[in-house]
Amino acid sequence: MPTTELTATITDAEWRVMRIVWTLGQADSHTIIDLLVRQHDWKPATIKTLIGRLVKKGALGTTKDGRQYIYHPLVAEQAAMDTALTTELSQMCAMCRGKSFVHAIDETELSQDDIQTLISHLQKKLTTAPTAVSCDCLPADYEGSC
Amino acid sequence: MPTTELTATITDAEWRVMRIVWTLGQADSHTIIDLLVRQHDWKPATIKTLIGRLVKKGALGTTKDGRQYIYHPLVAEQAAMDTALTTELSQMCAMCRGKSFVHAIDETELSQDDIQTLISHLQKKLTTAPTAVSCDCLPADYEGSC
DNA sequence: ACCTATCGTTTACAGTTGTAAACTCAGTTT
DNA sequence: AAACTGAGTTTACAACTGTAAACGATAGGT
Repeated sequence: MPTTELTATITDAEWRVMRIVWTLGQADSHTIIDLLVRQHDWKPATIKTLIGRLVKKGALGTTKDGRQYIYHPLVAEQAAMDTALTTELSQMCAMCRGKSFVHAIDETELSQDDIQTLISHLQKKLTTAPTAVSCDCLPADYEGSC
Repeated sequence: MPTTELTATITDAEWRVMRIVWTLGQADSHTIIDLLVRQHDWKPATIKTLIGRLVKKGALGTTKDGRQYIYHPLVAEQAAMDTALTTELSQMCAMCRGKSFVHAIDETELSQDDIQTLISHLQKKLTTAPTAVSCDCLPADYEGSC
């Protein structure tokens, strides 16, 4: 059960590797390489490098299995996704985040259950929501701060 | 009115510069540097570099004003945010995106208006939503594909 | 007309990322 | 036992990023 808190970030290319291992639960390098060679134009050597980096940064753990390793995630997928998304959002203007959510939700396929969960969370949130969220792009004390 | 479609991406550090210019509408380098030196521990030279890179990659435009330049955005803030967010999402497992939205929305301060817009978009979306969204982390033809 | 304060440009440099070949070592095959 | 094969490790290398100093030109003051 992966729950480690990661210091280093998982890069875009590494993310592809993690998705394989997350989905399979665990996998040997042959499996990972085989699947990724089919999805991308990557050479096996490239994937080996990515696996190595993920092990080094603590995102993947290993178990010896005879001559080779079985890799398994040391971070939970949902947690990694949540962190990535909120990190991305945190660097954007607070005032504009709502509109970006609208755009993202319009563009994303969501299940009925997810939509219902979102609606109920939003309805609850509405009861304590501010009338407006102000822009936080300038220092608080700036004269014309939005 | 900025509407250019950007090929290059805006990096994290550059994003800070853009937010200043987006918010002010336009600004000379003195203003940008002044504000960012206060927000971060950056040296003026660092900010000059970032401005230069943003101009080169077409995110900022310039107008000569005597000896100096006035910088203005060539890309719209909301569009840049929307792109950044959907790009981030597109690299994550389709099945898990809904849960990440829930988490992100829980963590983000939203205005009443934004929440209401989100709810109404979601309600509309619900009418055509699938029962479930399946994992897209493995090649479609993979034996145990989720 | 000369000096100086700027503003923008050039150069710098280490760390990260994408991409991949080369190498090493331990089992497996003949 | 010698050769081979495949897994993991090392090395490579260019582009991109974060961070910043140095430099060159030019508008303004004296």
